[in-house]
Amino acid sequence: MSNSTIADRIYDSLADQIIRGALPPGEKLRQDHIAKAFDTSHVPVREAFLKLEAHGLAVSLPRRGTRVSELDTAELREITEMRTALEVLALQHAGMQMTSADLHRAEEARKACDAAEDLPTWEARNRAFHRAILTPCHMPRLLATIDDLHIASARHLLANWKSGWVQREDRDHAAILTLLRRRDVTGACELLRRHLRKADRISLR
Amino acid sequence: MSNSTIADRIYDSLADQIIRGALPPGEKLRQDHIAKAFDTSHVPVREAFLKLEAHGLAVSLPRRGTRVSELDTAELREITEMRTALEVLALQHAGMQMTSADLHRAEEARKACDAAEDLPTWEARNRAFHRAILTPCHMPRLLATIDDLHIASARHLLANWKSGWVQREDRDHAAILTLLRRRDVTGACELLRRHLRKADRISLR
DNA sequence: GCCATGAAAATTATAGACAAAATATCACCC
DNA sequence: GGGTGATATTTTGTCTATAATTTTCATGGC
Repeated sequence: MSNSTIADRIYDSLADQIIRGALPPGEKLRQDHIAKAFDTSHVPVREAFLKLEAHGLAVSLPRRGTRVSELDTAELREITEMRTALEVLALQHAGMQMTSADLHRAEEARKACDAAEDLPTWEARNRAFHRAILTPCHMPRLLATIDDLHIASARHLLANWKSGWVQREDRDHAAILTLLRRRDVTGACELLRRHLRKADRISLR
Repeated sequence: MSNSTIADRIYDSLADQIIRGALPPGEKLRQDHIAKAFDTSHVPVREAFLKLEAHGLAVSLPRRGTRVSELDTAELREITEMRTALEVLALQHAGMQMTSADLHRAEEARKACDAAEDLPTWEARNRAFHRAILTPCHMPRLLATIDDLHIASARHLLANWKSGWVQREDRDHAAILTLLRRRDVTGACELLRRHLRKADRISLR
């Protein structure tokens, strides 16, 4: 049953709530309250907090508690630039090593993303698509860093989206896959770069 | 006195030992033993382990303990590519915003680095120089990620260095500063890129 | 009214005990 | 001698209690 630890389950739950915005930026996280909610002691809660901090979802000061990290536009710009630099790097490597099975999985992820019917679902599947085209780079540290940046992007997107969301086909995703199938890695990287710049602007408005 | 927590002090000490190689890759870290060494209970030790993991200095499996993370050449290549991508990004921003005070601090860091008389000292001051030229970018998340990559690089360097170390002036560092003083940010970035490629090769031999 | 002051309440950090799981030890068998 | 399984030991993860610190809030002086 529990092949993972209580602290991990608490982390998963809190991370999800922070990403969705159920726990808003700046919210104070109190050990005992959360411990009660999960029916545990506060020790695993502390460990979950440390993991939140490690992934950039919370900040803490010694003896003064931890709170959900803030979202400001300066940070979003920073995150987008880091994403661009690192996703392009990952795609340079992934593009060369990609198998047809990898391409097939990416195509499935692309279709699932286009089929999403609301913003939160689209967001998760968009993340999954990006991960699908980058995973074949086989650079675990790079992928882990990109994952954290994706999570941060997701928070900004879900928090700032104002206008209504409409289902639509993402032409960039399709074009990137077409280029990758042709082994035009340079072209795919260039398009990914433009795609991310666009995504940045979208999530600011 | 203690404006930080016991877990932090344990983390600092363990991180230092791992970077220096006193705790070798793969070494098992046992909570109780380390707790006894620091004369505390094992709870803060667990928290220190989580921080080590967050910075890539240790890996852990539930119920099976945590150990010092391994160093392989594939990881070094990955780290160097990430460093290159992110340090160049940071320097693009830092170069434009750099004040004369920033340039002065960087020059001091450069001189201190050149004056180092042994490899560990040089390594720490080299890191300080790189940080000095990048800090003015004012992108905290980017800088934190680069710090972790620097630490990983340092471990590889200190672990793999075979031949004797000789004090010498780093011409790249001086040239980067010259370009920055002239506000030739593009040139400085290009030189930094070559400098990091070089550093990679050095630490592999 | 507003700021300082201090007691009360809440919260964080650590210690020590314990149960559960993993690891090591060792007798036994083939 | 080398594998096997039962038992002992170690180690991890969690809980409860407590000390230390911060926060809250009421009181009194100006």
